[in-house]
Amino acid sequence: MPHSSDGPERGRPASELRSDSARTRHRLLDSARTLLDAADTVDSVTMHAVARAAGVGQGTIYRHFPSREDLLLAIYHVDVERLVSTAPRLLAEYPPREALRRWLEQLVAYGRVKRGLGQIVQASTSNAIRAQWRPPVLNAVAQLVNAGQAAGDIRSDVDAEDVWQLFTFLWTHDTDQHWHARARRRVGVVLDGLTPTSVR
Amino acid sequence: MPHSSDGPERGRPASELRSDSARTRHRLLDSARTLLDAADTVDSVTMHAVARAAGVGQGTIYRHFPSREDLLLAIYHVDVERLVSTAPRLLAEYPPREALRRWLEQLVAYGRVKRGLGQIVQASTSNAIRAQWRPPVLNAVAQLVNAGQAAGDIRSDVDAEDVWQLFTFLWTHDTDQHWHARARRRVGVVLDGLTPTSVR
DNA sequence: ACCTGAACACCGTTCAAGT
DNA sequence: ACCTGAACACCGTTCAAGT
Repeated sequence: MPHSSDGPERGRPASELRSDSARTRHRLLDSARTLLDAADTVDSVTMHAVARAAGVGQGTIYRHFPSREDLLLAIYHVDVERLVSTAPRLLAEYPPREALRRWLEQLVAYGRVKRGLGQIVQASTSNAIRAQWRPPVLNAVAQLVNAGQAAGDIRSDVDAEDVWQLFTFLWTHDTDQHWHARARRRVGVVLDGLTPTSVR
Repeated sequence: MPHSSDGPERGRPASELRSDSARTRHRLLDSARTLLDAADTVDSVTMHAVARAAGVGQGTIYRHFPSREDLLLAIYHVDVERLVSTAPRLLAEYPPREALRRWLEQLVAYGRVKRGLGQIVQASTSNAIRAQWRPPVLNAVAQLVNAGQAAGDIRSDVDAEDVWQLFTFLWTHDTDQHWHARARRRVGVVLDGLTPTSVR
């Protein structure tokens, strides 16, 4: 039955092969990612479905990921990392305000495409999960905000958490045709609000 | 068992009494409201729990409310109405910008206390449910926005949907101690962003 | 060690049977 | 007509049994 052959065993020394367990883990992540990309709703991708798609038993998933949220975070971990690592790069290339704008532009794209990422960001129930992505992300935001404030580009009475919260709307499901233009405009409005009244 | 007596039958003509069904409906709404006020999470208030608290069978709930979301909306309908009806009143008393600020101040309070309302606003899956609260609410926002734009108080390149979306963050769960001060500050930031650059 | 899959707990919803 | 409560479908998670 659902025990698809994994292809030839390859004629390599055993030492070179990662354990079977690692392969299973990859299979799970791949299957889940594929399902998520195709799914309308994040919720529609069930653990049972992931197990089936990966060709493993239900229990196996939990050997690799303690909970559903852990699986989701594992999938989007790379996206979070990319997002976080972009902040300093942008700051090196652009003035703080423009760096922030470009960083947010990425969020717009991510929020649209990677619906699951939004789900984690918005609704991660477990504190353990929040603790994994929030600090690095808020740290990235803080870098952008601090640089902007040092440059007099961003009002001084807000902090990273304020800024992060203000862009919550980027994670909401938008069925609008012109979502991208609208999102840009909305980002612009909030950015204007973040500008010190002295400037402009 | 759970068949609490409803008190004396009152010596009134039968014509004056609403049908038993109406009483059941009220009991359901009351029980659900009470449970929701006490609950940490909206999800923790299950249909089974509501039925139990109201002293009725599970099926009875669905005779009165076709789905869980319908029940929730029925509960918060009065809040939505109040919110909506406040907009014109505020506009009659205050300049548009101040009216909007005060209207949002109400949202801050509601978003905090009535967690269920936020759940509906943010995550109403069914389009039928969205269709019930969105038009009136967006209409109220439109009144405020239009008045503000007419007065030159609000930038002209945004519409009611933009404004509504920008304040999405008001519905997020905030465990912060100083949430109210923070929410006010954040509202202020967005309001500043909504101000035309010509003014201020 | 790692995996399987039946089973559990739980929740929204339905429906045959009662009054 | 309206209500009851067992039952269904479904999903996250567990665990005894297999290799």
